[in-house]
Parts: sequence; C-alpha cells; structure tokens
Amino acid sequence: MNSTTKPVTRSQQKQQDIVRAAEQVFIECGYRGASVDAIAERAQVSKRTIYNHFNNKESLFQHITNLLIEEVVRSSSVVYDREQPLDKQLFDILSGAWDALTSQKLIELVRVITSEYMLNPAMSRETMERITKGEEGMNIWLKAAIADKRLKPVDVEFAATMLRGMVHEYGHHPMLFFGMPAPSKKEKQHTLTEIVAVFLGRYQAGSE
Amino acid sequence: MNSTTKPVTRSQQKQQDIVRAAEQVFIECGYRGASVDAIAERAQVSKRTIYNHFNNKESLFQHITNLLIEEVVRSSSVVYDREQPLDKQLFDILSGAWDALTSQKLIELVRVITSEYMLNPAMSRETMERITKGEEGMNIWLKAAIADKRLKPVDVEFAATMLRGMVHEYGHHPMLFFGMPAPSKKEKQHTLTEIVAVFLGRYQAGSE
DNA sequence: AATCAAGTACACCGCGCAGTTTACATATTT
DNA sequence: AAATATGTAAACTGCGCGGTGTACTTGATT
Repeated sequence: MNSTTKPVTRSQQKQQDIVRAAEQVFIECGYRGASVDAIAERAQVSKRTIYNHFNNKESLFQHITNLLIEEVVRSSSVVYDREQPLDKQLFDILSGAWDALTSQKLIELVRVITSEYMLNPAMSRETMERITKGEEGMNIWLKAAIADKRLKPVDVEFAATMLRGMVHEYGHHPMLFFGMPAPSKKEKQHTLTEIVAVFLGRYQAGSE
Repeated sequence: MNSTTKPVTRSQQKQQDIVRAAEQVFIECGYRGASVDAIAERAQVSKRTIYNHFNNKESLFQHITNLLIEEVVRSSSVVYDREQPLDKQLFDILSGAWDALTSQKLIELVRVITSEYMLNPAMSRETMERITKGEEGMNIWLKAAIADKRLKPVDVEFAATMLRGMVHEYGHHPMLFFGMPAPSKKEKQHTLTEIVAVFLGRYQAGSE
C-alpha cells in the first residue's frame, strides 16, 4: 500500500520502523488503547527513540493520518473527457473510489482514525477539512459535465454527496462498521452499474 | 427523548439517575475515557451503588445502548398503503427516519457507541444484529410495493441499502462525523424529494 | 418499634500508562 | 582517530482507573 519510500540513513530506517509498528498497534488497540511501550517493542526500538522522533503519542498518530490522506488524495485524480460516454466515465470514477475504499489496510486505519476523531473534534477539524478537499475531484468532473451540457445543471455538491452516499453504503461501511469482507467483483460491477443508472436516469441532460 | 419511564422505588430512582449521568459522561468522554467515579459524582450516587446495579462499566454501557436501540426501533414502524401514491409514502417513511437520525441526543450517543464498537467487534456483534433487524421495516414496505406491482421486482435489500446510503449521507453523517448542525426543514424537504425522485425514477413499475 | 434491603463514605489494591532521566553504546562524519 | 549524533536499557515519576471490602446510615416494610 504505502511505505514504498526508501530509508537511507539509520535514523530514517528507525522512523519507518516506528511508523509501521505504530500503524499495527493503533489498528489493534485503537489510539487510546495503544501504549507507546507496545509500539516500541513492536518496532524493535527503544521507547526513548520514539520520543526522539515524535514529540508525543498524538503527533505520531497525526503523522500516520497524514500519510494516509496524502496517499488517498494522490490516488484519486479524475479528468473529464468529452469523447467518452458519460456512463462509462462515471462508472470508472466510482470504480476507482470503490477500490480505494475497500482496501483492507485503509479500512483498518480509517476505523481507528474515525473512532478517535469522533470523540475528539478538536483533533479532527483540520484533518477533516483536508479529507473533504481531497474529494474535490468529483465536483470538478461534475462541473465539467454540466458545462459540456451533458448533465442537467444540478448542484454539484448535492450530486456528489448522493453518489458518495451510495458508494460508501455499499462498498465501505459494511467493511468499516461490520467487519464484512470486501464485495466481490460481480457485486461491485452490479452495484456501480445500478448507481450510475439511477443517477444518470435523473440527472443526465435530456433524460425523461 | 427517552427516559419518560417512571421510577417508583428508591432503587429504580437511583438506577435512572445513574443511567442518565452515565449517558452524559459517556457522551463527553467516550466509553474508555469515562470513569466510573465521574459517573457516580454526576449521578450524586456512591460509586458502590453503581456496582450494585451493574456488574461493571461495560454492562452499564450495554444497558444504555439497548435503551437507545429499543427506542429507535419503536419509533420506526412502517405500513404499506395501497391507496396512497408511492412517492408520498416513500417520502413519509424517509422523513420519519430522517427525523430520528437528526435528533441531537441520538447523534451524541451513536457517536460514542460507534466509536467504541468500531474498535471492539466482539462487543458489537450482537448489538449490530439487533440494529439491522430494527431496519427491517423498509424491507417489508418494499416487498409489499413489489407485490402490489407498483415497484419493479428489485432486490429489496439492495434497494433499501441505496436509500439508507443517501439518507445517511445527507442527514446523518454530517452531524455524526463533522459535528454539523441538523439540516433545515427546507434542506430536508429538497433532499428527500430528490432521493424519492431518483429512486422511483428507476424502480417504479412502468418507468422509462 | 423492629427488621432488612439499599445506599454511603472511604480506604485500598493492582495495574498500566505517558513521558523523563541517566549512564552507556553504537554509527556516521570529518 | 576523534567528534558528534543517534540509539539503548532500565529505572523512575506521577497519575488515574476499575473494582472490592468494610463499617455505618438511611429508608421502606411489617
């Protein structure tokens, strides 16, 4: 998934060990339940070393959160294409989002992050903004499709929310909240096809 | 919201005090962050008394969870009506769900419950089942509409999920995850109208 | 008035944790 | 080889929590 960065100095190597171990321990125990001692042991590193790299437990957690967001944002760029049929484009976009959202590692990290942030609005505010900003891609695509007169002039925020709600409810929340396995390729295919049809059925220019 | 039950004995009164105080402290501190001492103080009750009513912190938490579920389930019964237009019926059903989901107290409790359960699958399994069972109402209504030949013969589970995804994304998640205020009446009206139109546009019998 | 369940105050136990200190060891750089 | 930066081990400081035991008081029931 991530962590394909290359450590060169010993210090960087240690830091990577710490981050990887911390991800695991946070996933297993949650933010509050994770002890710095446990992370140190898992990383095969002295506890003092952790505090040399990070001011405290929270900043280590924030660091991990930032890595995750960065990666998700990087993987979700979308470009409107005047040549392609609308339904195919929308399907592909949703398909990309679906794949990202059903990654096991992402699910596990989102679980612990969400769990902590729900109780800790102060800690989450800034991060949440960065996330919604990362979802900007869909809005841009919708605007382009409207400008190209292939979509009715809907409120793009409203429309994006609708799509996100459906994709999440089928492809993300069952894993996140209920620990269900990722849907099969067939289920994904069928689900996204229906979502696209439902959405374009009302919002494609010239429909009904 | 709830708690309109009447204590008669002193013991029942104390128990109610404990439960109400616990709800508040759990909301403020989360499950793990809430100390039994804090609950005792808030309830104006000896800590020992709490342990006379509940075996441990977890069972107190479960008790609160159960009360919440019970109430939500009670408030969400739905009956299919052959006389009423489909869109009106669906709107009314979603409207009821919307109102329940945007109640401030429910939001606050769901936040702390979800937060803990995401980290604690063992603790959540049974509860989660009870919740999904509580959502059975929509499935029944959909089945009836299909039997009445007013809806295409869709997979009711699939259709219910779609509706739930949209309603939650507009009317529940912004409050739950981002601490946003409840949407206005106007927003609710507009949102639900669109959801109904999008849904029936594809699934009403005889459409397109 | 007597009885008995229920509540209370409070000390106590054991535990685990975030974060620090110190004295020492190991790499890396020059 | 010397100097410097980084890592290590282990003990230590506070602190707060879940849960228990006990001796005592309060309130309801008969």
